[in-house]
Amino acid sequence: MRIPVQINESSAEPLYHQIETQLRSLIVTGQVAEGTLLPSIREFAADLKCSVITIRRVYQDLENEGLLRTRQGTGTFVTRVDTDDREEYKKQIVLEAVRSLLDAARSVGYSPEELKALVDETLRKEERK
Amino acid sequence: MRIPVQINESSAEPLYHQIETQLRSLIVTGQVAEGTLLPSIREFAADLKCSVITIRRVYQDLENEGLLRTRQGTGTFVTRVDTDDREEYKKQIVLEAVRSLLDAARSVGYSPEELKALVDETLRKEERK
Amino acid sequence: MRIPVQINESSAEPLYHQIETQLRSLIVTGQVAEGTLLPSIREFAADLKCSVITIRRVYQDLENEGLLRTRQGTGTFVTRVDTDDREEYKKQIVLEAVRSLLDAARSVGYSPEELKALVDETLRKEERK
Amino acid sequence: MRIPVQINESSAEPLYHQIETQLRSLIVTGQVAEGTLLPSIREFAADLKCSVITIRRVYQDLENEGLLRTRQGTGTFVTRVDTDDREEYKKQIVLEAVRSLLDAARSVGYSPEELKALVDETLRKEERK
DNA sequence: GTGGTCTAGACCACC
DNA sequence: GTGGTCTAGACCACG
Repeated sequence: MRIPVQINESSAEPLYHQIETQLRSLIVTGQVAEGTLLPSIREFAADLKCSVITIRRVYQDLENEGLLRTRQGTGTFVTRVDTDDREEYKKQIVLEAVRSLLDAARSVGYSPEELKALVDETLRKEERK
Repeated sequence: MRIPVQINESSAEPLYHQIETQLRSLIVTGQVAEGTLLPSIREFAADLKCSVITIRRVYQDLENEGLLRTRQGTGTFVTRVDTDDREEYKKQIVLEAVRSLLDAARSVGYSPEELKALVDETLRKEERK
Repeated sequence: MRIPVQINESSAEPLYHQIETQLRSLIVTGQVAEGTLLPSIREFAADLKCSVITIRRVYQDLENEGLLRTRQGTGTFVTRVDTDDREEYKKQIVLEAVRSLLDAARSVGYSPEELKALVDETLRKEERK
Repeated sequence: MRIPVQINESSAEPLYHQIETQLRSLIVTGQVAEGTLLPSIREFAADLKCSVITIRRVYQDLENEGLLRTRQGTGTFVTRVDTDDREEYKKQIVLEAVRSLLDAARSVGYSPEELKALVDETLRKEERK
């Protein structure tokens, strides 16, 4: 199975982190179903033109998070997680970003109203794209 | 003058970045007035118990952004900026956080409605504190 | 004959090792009698839904230990061992676990008394189950 | 500071795991005090004649466990943990070994009495060494 | 075939 | 100086 991950060469974000973020979101949104056998580290590395070590790190980190399960000699699978856990997982990811937004807003003295207006404005602009 | 900057040792955020963010917000919100002579690099470093190299970098970065101005033999001052520029500056800081929030929301498949609900919920929780 | 072996998918322990340990203990406790003809490699593999290579390795390892004996064209049998040898065998298995427990205890600085207390406590908890 | 870690070249146990186990026990027993600045990964690697990557992995794993704290550009420190947490930590390490001992004993049909006798016997032998 | 460990060596970010 | 990321390539263990 081909996993749709895009690498941004020019970004300062570490490779492994870009891949992790995208793979994580593919999993929690169900675009890569539970039980799926992921490509082998060698295959995926060749596909993304990066080192096997980088992919190994991605798989290992996501395994530590409980999203993947690896068995030597067999391969790496997407873990089965119940739906509530998955929703909770998604919420945590967004909540972290919300909190850091509120921090930023507070640091420059934005009121909740100004903040909401700015969020709405940005959302409208995104829609038109 | 004592600059109220708090360092969070246990954060993964680099030291120089923590200090920059806080000093920047003190300046654009006017809590540190334009024209203010900031502490010397050594003094500030001693105050925050960090390396002079770190403070040097902070001053340099903010000077590159146009918020500070260093005069040989005199010290580092807060630049005069007109009010519109300052407002624009504040907006940019928040906008960046908004964008990264939208990225996070998109990556887990949150709709704009779900996202706004989560922001509102978090704002209400913050108010009650 | 059906050999009662349970595979734990979620364990980090290699498949072949899980099977070996269980089969070994079935033999030394006499639950699988001496002289018994074990299932063929293919049959056992199908039964456990694992690879024939894995079962091959299990039979080979236990044959090297002297517990099994393979005859070309006939199959794999449980070897006859005299009672003393069997008792010695069981003791060795437990002794190995005892030693690794003592290693663990020593590594964190547990005294023999603390260790025995912890063993007793765990045994009592097990009994109540 | 010189950290007393012994590597067993001929063991099948992975290098990184040997080092981890020993460093962990040095920390939880207080032989390496909290707050200690550990050797840099390069220094430690040279000392143990292994790759910096191996040491990096050790430090990272123990950081994930919460025993170490790493700051880029500064070094790696032993985290401050309260005494109760540390005792709990030690207990968990030993408990795991106790459980695997009980598993082994049960698998060969040892009674609790036989097991305790064997543990006592082994402890006495160890003492005489 | 798969993943797991380890190497030597490079370049970058941080203090 | 420190740690953080990434590379290419090797060898071993598992299925």
